[in-house]
Amino acid sequence: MGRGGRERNGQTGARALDVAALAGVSTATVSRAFNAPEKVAPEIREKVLKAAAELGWMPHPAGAALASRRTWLAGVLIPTLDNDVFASQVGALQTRLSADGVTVLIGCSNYDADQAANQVRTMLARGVEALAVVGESHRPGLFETIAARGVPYVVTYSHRPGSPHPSVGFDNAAAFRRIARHLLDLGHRDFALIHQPSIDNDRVVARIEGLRAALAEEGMALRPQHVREGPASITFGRQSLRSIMEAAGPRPTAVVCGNDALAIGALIEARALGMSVPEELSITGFDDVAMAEQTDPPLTTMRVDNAEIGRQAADYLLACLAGRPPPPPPPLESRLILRASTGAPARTA
Amino acid sequence: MGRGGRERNGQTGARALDVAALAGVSTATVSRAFNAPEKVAPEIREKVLKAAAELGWMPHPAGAALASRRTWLAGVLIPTLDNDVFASQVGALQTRLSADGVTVLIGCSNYDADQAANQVRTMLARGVEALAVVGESHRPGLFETIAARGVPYVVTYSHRPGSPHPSVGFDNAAAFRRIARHLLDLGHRDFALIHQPSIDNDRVVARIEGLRAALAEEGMALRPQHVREGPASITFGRQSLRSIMEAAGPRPTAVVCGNDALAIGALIEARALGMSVPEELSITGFDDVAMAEQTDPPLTTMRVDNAEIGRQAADYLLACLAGRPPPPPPPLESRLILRASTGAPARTA
DNA sequence: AAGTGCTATGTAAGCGCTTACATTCTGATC
DNA sequence: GATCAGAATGTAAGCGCTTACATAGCACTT
Repeated sequence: MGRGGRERNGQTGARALDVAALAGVSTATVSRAFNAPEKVAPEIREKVLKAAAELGWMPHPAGAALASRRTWLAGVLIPTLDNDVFASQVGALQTRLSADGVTVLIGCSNYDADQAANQVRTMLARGVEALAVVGESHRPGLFETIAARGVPYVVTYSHRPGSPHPSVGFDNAAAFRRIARHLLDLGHRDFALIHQPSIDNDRVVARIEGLRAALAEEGMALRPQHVREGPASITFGRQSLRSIMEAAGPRPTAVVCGNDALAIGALIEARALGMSVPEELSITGFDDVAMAEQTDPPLTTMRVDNAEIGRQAADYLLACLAGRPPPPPPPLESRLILRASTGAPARTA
Repeated sequence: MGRGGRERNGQTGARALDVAALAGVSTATVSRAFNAPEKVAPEIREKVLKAAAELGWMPHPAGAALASRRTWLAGVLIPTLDNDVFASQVGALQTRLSADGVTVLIGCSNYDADQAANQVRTMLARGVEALAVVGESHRPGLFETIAARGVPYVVTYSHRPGSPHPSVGFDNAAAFRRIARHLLDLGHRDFALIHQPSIDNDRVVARIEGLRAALAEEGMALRPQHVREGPASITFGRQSLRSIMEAAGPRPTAVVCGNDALAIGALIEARALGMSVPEELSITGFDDVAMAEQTDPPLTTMRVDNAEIGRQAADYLLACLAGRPPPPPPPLESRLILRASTGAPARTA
């Protein structure tokens, strides 16, 4: 793009010195009137503010940042905004940070590790003072780069026991183990799994492992033809359920889905195939989106408070910025919401 | 929050001068090696890069911004990220701007005009060089403030004929007129409207006006008991449909909804009330979310390419930043997607 | 009347970088 | 061999602000 050089930069041309002159004070007082009003006598403050308004002046960000060594900028790196889950995290994070005067800079990786690294580099080059990053499977050295600049960061969405990073999120493996437990307790012995792409996505990997581990404890395993990986869409959920049901061999009685969109797709397709849920087939989702309680039957799913992740991440970073030693955040609770899409399998009933 | 003062700012402590010394060149060459590599002899560039890597140095954003008068920051103001529509706009905007090295700063107004004004003020104070703002009904002077700083901006989501602002969006009034036309052509004469809060929301106001105007042309009007305003949720859609159907007087045969969530709610409630769609009741949405084609019956709705809004807004701002006189963007097309939730009313059939 | 402790303001030294301009050097041209 | 254009590098002047420190002014004490 045009590297512009010394082009018009937007300031009205007025500087602190001009405001100072107009108000009959020094630049120090002008600065104080804006940044520490309580240190300036009310009437002088008035004069300064009026002068500034008259000239349309506002402290120049770069000058202020250079002199104060504060940018009041924080960054958030997420895979994409096209997913409610991340959008609401960012929304909550932004709201919280903004209350403390910190503005949020956003970077999307599109689930690509190189893009993630680039976005982080760019955000650092823009002067972020803190960073929230989704997941911990990133290019080696990414977190070191961040830390080397003295920028506090927090990992979101995963809370893997033993992770070296401060993280705000829930234990994905445990959450899926919980889902498996629920289905096992109902008597299911044949499972299928429909999940989103797992590459560079530690959350998804952890979920799959949680499920497999729970099954393994019962001496069970997923048949390869009963595992589908693809885009986290309703459409892929439908396709997947169909191909699972058309596969040779015994049919599963329970389909575990990586998120609600996939589960809703599976639900729709089950109906299209004439299968009754949960009598013939149990289906579970993950996230508990608004639609989940409106489906027919309503969807059994795992509720995760994404906004809370954003809020806690913001609080953690804010504490770091304030120089307060922040306590390591505990894992968030995810809660199994039992609705009507799961039940005992017909054969064992 | 802690106003920190001269605290550790994250830089490793190394400055351009240190890198220059280590590489045996001047600071000018260091700067050029990073910002205009083609102007530096390859071997010297190598030396500089190696020295920088060794010291963990990277140009300090504030110093660079101050000297170059470029921040490479752009801002986007939206009501909330909790709405797919805005989230995908921001996503697309970010992707496009990031390709040109511009980082996106985000501000949410939560549909509140004061917060909107504050967020814009803050983003200006952080040095944004361009701004995308949803809608044009804002505190008086907001756009003047932006323009006074010489910051190019663009309004998104509305494309009101006669608006003084450059805008990227579609004509909301025309879009709803189009929906009304469709239903009128099918023979409907009794309409209901379920819509989201209209305060400070010119898009919603325009849509309502478009519908009313289309009806007025046929000498028709909405009965007050057939108009419901509230949160844009499935739940409110359900509640609203029920109260409309329970209201005294003749029932409407067509329910126009402000977005798909409301329409999906209405659809669900219609089914719960035992009404068949579209035989007894036609329902329309707006946005064409993924779920819209999966409902039963699939939803007739208006498709708007929100990502395209983000892309075009980004392109417009980029052109401004490059100093190229940007052409006034034409209105985007919205397209009526005819599905099975609308049909001829029973009475007139 | 001199001393004391505040508070409000001013002075001036940078913050770390970019870039216009000056300088040096190279190789080609006359 | 002198001249010159052009490329690569260096010099140094800011960019606009904040803030440590110095100073002045004031209301009290003693």
